Amino acid sequence: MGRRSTFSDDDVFAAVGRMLVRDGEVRMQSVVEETGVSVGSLYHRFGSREGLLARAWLDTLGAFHARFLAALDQPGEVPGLAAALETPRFCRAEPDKALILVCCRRSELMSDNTPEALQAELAAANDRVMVAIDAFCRHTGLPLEIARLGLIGFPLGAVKLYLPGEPVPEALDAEIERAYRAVVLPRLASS
Amino acid sequence: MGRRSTFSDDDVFAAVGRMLVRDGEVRMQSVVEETGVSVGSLYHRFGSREGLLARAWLDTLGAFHARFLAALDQPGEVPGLAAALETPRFCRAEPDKALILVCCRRSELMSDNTPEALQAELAAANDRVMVAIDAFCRHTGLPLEIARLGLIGFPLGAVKLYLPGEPVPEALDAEIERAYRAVVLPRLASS
DNA sequence: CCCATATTAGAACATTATTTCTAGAACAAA
DNA sequence: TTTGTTCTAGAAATAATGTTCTAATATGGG
Repeated sequence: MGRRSTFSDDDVFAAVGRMLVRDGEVRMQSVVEETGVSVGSLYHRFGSREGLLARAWLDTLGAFHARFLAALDQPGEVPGLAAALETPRFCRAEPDKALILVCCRRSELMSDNTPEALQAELAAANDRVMVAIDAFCRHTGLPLEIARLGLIGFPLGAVKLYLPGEPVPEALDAEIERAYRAVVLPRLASS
Repeated sequence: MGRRSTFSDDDVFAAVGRMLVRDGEVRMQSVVEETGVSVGSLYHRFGSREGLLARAWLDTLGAFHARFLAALDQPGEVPGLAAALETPRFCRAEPDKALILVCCRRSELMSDNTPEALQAELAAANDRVMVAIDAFCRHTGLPLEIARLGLIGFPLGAVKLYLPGEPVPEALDAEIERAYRAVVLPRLASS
C-alpha cells in the first residue's frame, strides 16, 4: 500500500481557515509553518495551491450542505425552521469549518484557475441546494427571497457576530427562530 | 499649488472593493490596470500597499458609521429601527463602499503591518460605535447581544444575500424591520 | 516667464511566493 | 529480503509581486 500519511486533509483545511481569517490570505509557506507539513507533501496531496484552497472550500460546503439539506426535508411545526437553525449548530459542531463557511468568500478560495474538476464539483453542490430550496418554496408557497432570508441570510448574519473568536451561544438559536417566524409565518399559506 | 490630481481616492477604493470581491485579493498591478493610475502615483498618494488598503477600509467604515450613529440618535416609534435600516440604505446609496463593508473582512485590509496612525484611526472609530451602542442599551434597557443582533447582525446578513452583483431591493427593508421588531420589542421595557 | 511645488509615469530593482525536483523513508506483499 | 508503491522532505529554480527611483509634466504665484 505504501507509506501512510502523517497528516489529514482536515488539519490543513483548518489551518487554511485560521490563516484566511487572521491574515486575509493563504501562503504555502504559512501552511507549512502552521501545520508542520512540508511543501513537498502539500503539493503531493493537493497538486497546487489553487487545488488546496478549492478543496478546503468544497470540504466545508459539503459538510454544511449535508446537514442543511437533511434538515430542510425534516418535517416540523414550522417548515424550514430546523434548516435555519442548522447554521448556528454547524458553527458549534464544526468550528474549524465554520470559520471558512461564515467568514470567507468563495472568491478567496476558488477562481477561474481552479482545477476544472473542482469547479464542476462546486457547481453540482450549488445546484443541489438550489433545487432543494426551490422545492421547499413550491411546497410551502414561500417566495424564494423570503426563504433565502430566513434560511440563510438571518442565521448567517447572526453567527457572524461571534465568529471568529467567540463560540456561538445556544441562546442565539431562539433569536434566529424569532426572526425566522417573523418573516416566514406571515407568508405561509394557512393550511 | 502644483499639479492637480487626475484621480480621486474614491476611484481607487472602489477598485479595491471590486477586486477583493472578484479575485479575493488586491495586487498593486491590478489596481493599476483597473484604475489606469500608475504605480508611482499610487505610492505617492498612499505610501504603500498596506496604507492603501487600510485607507480603503477606514474610508468605508467612516462613511457607514456616520450614517449609523446619526440614525441611532434619531428618536422614533421603535428605538434603533432607523439605525438597523441604515445598512440596506447605505448599500443603495454607496454601492462601491457597500462592497467593502458587507463582503470584506477587516483582516483583508488591515494587519499588524498597517501604518500605526491608521491602526489608531480604526481603534478610535470602533470605540465611538461601541460607546454609542452601549449608551443605546442603557437607554433602552436592551441587552447588548440583542442590540447587536438587531442593529447589525440581521441587516448585514440580509443585504449579503444580494451583494455583490444585485442591488439591494427596497422590499428588503420591511423584512429587516420584521426581524428587528421580533427580537427587540419583547425585550423593551414597556414605558 | 520662471520658479517652487505637487503630481504623474513606468522601467529597474528587490523581495517574496509558488512550484519543481531529487533523494530518501515507511509500508505491504511476494 | 526484495520490490513496488506512496508519501515525506526541503533545497533549488522559477515566477510573481511590491517598492524605489529618476525624469518628466502640470499648475499657480512672484
